[in-house]
Amino acid sequence: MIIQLDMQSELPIYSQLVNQIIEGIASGQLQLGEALPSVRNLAADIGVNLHTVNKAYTLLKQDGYIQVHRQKGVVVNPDGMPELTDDFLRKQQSELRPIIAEAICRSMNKEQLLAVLAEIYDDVKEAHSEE
Amino acid sequence: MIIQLDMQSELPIYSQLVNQIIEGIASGQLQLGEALPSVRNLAADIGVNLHTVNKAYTLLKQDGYIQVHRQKGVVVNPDGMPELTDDFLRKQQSELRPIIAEAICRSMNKEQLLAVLAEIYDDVKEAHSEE
Amino acid sequence: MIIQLDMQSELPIYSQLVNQIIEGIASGQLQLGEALPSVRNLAADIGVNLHTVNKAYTLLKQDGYIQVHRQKGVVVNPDGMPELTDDFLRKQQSELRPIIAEAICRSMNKEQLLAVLAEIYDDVKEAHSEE
Amino acid sequence: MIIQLDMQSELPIYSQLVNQIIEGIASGQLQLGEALPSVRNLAADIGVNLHTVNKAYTLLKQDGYIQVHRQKGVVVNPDGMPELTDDFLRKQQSELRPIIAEAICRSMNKEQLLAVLAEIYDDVKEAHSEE
DNA sequence: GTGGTCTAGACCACT
DNA sequence: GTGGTCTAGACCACG
Repeated sequence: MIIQLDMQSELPIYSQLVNQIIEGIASGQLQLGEALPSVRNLAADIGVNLHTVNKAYTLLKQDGYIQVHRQKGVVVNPDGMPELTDDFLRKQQSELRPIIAEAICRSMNKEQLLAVLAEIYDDVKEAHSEE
Repeated sequence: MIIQLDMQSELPIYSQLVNQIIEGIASGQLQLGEALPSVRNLAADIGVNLHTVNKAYTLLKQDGYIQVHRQKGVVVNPDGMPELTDDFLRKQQSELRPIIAEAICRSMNKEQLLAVLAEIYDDVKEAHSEE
Repeated sequence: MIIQLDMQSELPIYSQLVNQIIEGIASGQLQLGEALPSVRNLAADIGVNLHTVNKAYTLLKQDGYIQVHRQKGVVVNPDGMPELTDDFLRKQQSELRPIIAEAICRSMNKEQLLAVLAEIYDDVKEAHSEE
Repeated sequence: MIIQLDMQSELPIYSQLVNQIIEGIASGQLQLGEALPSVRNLAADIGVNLHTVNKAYTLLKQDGYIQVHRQKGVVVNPDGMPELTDDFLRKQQSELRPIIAEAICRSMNKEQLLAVLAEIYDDVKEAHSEE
């Protein structure tokens, strides 16, 4: 999987990493149980600090997206993805709300907004067929 | 308009302020041309430093949401809201993409996601009738 | 002469007033010795504070552009305009320098820049024929 | 590069800083991609508060003159300078217009004015050969 | 060590 | 009384 980082982004690199790996799983490019590069290798590949990759993996592990075994390495959680908890839905809403408010101010109607979301949804889901 | 801040949030206070004011405009609680509290008044009201409020106002001004009249105060831009630019749509997509990927991982299908978005959209838009 | 003020501009209103009156003189719309509105009248006409007009007139008087007589009112200096002093040239250069540096960064060559300046020069000078 | 500040100037310190850095780029003293001093170092060097330097850097970043790499520091934008947009030209004209009108009042003719501008242009451009 | 954020308190220009 | 600017000093996230 190709990792694309924007060093100028306001988003921390470790967050970008987390997002890209989650998107990789969502798209099917990364299968359940599939091995991820070691902290050391990934850091070398994308040219960032060890700590940065480590932080990304730690966060992904905390949320249940991946498992980190001592010597065996890092794998996408073979037992499946984290649940659709209330906590997650609350966090999702608090993230979506400002985006939607901004869109309303700029005169997007509900249909336009739903269309944008549907398009991204399909784009993320269908990415694995391009790989 | 009531401003709710979460001092524990990872989101900077000035960002929370920006979001709340944009939501206030989106909901109709703040009308075009309506005066906003002065930097010092708002800072005192919500218990933060005036520079923090100032930064929020500056960002809102840059994006065209508000106008800062010299020595008279701050008003919601009476000439209307900023345009639906390509830049904005790009930013919007880059913000939505990780949220959607995460939702896919947690087994939300497209319909559920669209429903969540539609609900928030209505909630934001109808807030003014509660005021 | 029509005064155009931009209440959202970063430039203070009194500065805008000064600029507009100087441009009026430069264009010939205001002749040497010609009467200007009283502080009170001008303030009422353009809807600004008395102090603001007063400050503009005071600055123009200090630089020798206008004369203010106690009861007779304000006139464009009938004895001619202020001299082309070294002080003025120094000030002019310090104002032009950052504008030119910015233009160079954005790849304007000398000819383009001279053309822009010549065009504005003609525009200011010929404004009186349209009036 | 040597930064010269006039603490008595009406121009804010952060604006002077912005101007000097832009002139440094225009003159070639600062190359594309070249590192600028850290906020704290520059602040200490020129004896101002770090927030003042920060504001200058933020403005330069917004206009695309520099890039701020997360936790690595500040560099002159290696991807080139901002475009020659219509907005920029409009701003440029509104800045030049009062300067030109004042010059006309003081009896500068077009040739004199063009000569002054040409001289400053060359002066800015050739500064790098003195360095 | 870097920039980002926040606080506290001051002075000034403008209206 | 308003926003704009500046200082001084602090803590944090990031890498």
